[in-house]
Amino acid sequence: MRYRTHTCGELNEGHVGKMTTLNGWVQKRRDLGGLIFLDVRDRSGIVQVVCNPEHAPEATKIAEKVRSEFVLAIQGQVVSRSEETINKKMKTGAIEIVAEEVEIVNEAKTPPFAVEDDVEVDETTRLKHRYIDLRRPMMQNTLILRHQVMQKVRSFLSEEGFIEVETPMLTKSTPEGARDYLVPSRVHKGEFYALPQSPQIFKQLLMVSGMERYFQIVRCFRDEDLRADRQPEFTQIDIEASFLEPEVFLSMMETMVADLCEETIGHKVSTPFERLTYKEAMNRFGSDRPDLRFDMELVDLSEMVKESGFQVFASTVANGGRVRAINVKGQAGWSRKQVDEWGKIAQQFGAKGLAWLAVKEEGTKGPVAKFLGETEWHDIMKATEAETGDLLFFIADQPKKSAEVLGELRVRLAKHLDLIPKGVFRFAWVTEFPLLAYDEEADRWFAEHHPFTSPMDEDLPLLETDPGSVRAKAYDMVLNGYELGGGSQRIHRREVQEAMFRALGFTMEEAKEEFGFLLDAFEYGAPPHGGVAFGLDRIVMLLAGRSNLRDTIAFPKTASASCLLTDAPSAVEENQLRELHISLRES
RNA sequence: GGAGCUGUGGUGAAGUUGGAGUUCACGCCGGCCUGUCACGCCGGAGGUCGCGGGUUCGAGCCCCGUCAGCUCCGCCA
Repeated sequence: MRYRTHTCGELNEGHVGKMTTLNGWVQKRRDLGGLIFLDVRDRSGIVQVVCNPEHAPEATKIAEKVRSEFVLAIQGQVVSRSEETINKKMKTGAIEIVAEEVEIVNEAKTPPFAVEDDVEVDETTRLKHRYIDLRRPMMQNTLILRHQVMQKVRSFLSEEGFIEVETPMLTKSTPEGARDYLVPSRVHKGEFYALPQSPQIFKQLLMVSGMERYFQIVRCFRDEDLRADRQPEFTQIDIEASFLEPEVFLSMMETMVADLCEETIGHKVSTPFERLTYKEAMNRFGSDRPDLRFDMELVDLSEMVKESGFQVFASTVANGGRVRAINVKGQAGWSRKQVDEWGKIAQQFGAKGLAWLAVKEEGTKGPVAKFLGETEWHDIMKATEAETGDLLFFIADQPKKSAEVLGELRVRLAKHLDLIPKGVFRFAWVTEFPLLAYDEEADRWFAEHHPFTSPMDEDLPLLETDPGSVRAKAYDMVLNGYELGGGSQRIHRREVQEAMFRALGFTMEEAKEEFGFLLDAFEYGAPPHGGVAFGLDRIVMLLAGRSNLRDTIAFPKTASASCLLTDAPSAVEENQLRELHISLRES
């Protein structure tokens, strides 16, 4: 066969008169009886080839046998089309290739679905035949975008003096965090490696090693249940730096991400990014990854309703809870059934109930209405900026719960009511995360991020007295309601680390047992350092305007973590198990 | 672990009150067709209605179970 001199998509009027050889797949054959048109596709695009029985009888004869997705080699001349046959919908529509020779390089079975962007096919079929699915231009473009993002990140970070260092895939299982994927050791009977959830400890070790600036585009694994934006194996852009002012570091990361947006999808992003403290994000949006593309902010009514005749409100506030509301503009006309639907959704998120008020011309409707006094009602109207025609939703619960439930409702309502503007990218940093979270079940404090995250200096004394209120030098980059990445400044001073472990209920000796080698390493001169990890898949998903992580990954897993293409996971031979000293249990 | 939705020729759908595997579009196969690009026209083939059980004289349709996919809760940072 002949190999290409040009790609299909690059051809234009500038090539008219030239001989060309193309390789590609048959997108479509149109046989007019005499003339045969072939749309030939490669990664770059589609071009029309015309086979004329008078001009090239041999080639036309072969073209008759051609079917969709056959692989062809075509030799011919680029000619401009006559005015009336120009196809303005095609990038290459002003020209066509007059075939001299057509070679069927490989035949193809009829594909299970058409290789076109807008075909609706069940995802099972797409995943089973992923190699065909990936022929679709949209899928190819997403993978190309992904490649570009990786390229830009690599060049940006290299430019800033970061070194890409690989860290082990076979590593040690750690008790904290997500469930590990385990790999049995053949050599060490009864022992297991874990696949990394992230290279966290290694990148800090590299700081102790004096690498100063490290990054890695690295696969990470977490054996937890999947979501549309969560895969069991995913890719992180992992970054860590020593001797770098946190502010300088954050600004560097902003620039990287803003440049990415502009250089890949041409979307200009202004820096510096908006900043919100965790507290502000929770109070205003009920989320630590707020979607800032629309309003409908949460309003705290606790003070106004603490003496309310509506017992649920009054007693919630009396017990340290909060009463919050959102104003669903212009939806007072909803039926009881519609409102109840949202009550069910609120309950799904753990709310005890959803109180509501519809502000109508004839008066206020809703189960809460009759309990509210005149002043109370006036205050609420003012605080929520409610007008006639608005619908108010209330959640009364513990402070965090009431915010989170309403935050979820806020996002879902906005989607439902189509309030989210398209093509908008609202980046922000969320800062001052809580350092610790209390686990009721275990009856102890856990590190919210990880145990090496530095507390804020001014909160250090609180570590002994009020651990729950200690803020961390931790930050998340958020975009449109998604967490793009998160990081922190790490503890590098021994006395702070000891205070941290005391708060977690460990002695230094116990901590060493748990986190051994990192703490050992820290005793040999750890520099001040901090870093961040971005979710590459999510970045690509958002840049590509997709709502599903699978579309950004060449060979993704289904919701039950299996691969429909390879049929993984699967049973293995008994002798494989024997070598690994494994016997399967009944339950 | 739980909830919801979906499952019908290769693909996407429709399928009435439970009455013959019925229908539509695309695709596929054959024939005709020299300017199509959603080519057109004529003809044809193609089915374990996801799977198993039950109710019934009779099930794509009703009931129970189960599997798979998707979305969500729990889980996960």
